[in-house]
Amino acid sequence: MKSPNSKSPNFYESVYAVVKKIPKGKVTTYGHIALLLGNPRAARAVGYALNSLKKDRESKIPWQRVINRQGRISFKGDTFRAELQKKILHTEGVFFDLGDDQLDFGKYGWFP
DNA sequence: ATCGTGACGAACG
DNA sequence: CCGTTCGCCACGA
Repeated sequence: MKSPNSKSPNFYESVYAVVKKIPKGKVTTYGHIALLLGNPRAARAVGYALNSLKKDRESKIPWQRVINRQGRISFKGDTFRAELQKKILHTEGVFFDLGDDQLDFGKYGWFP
């Protein structure tokens, strides 16, 4: 066994696992992922985990399906990344057509 | 081990 | 309504 006594799996892996479960055409929020992990307050940590994704990993994990509670992309300064995310979601059939770059959670939201 | 940081969220004025 | 502040959690140096 590699790690017989690893009591808690890396938070990152848990986040990735949940993100992978998000069906195409749907999106969820950082806070909800944290909630699924059992830490509704760990939204920041979730964002931190996705930020730690490497390029190689990005192609395996649908990070673009995770947005903030406001129904929009929340990047701080990486506008380039934000535009990319928006573009990918557009390809998957998700549109920010509520105005002001907001999307309708009632239509695209995935909150199991 | 302590400090600072960050793709958040909710509350406050 | 808007902008701002505080709290939350995990990770790296």
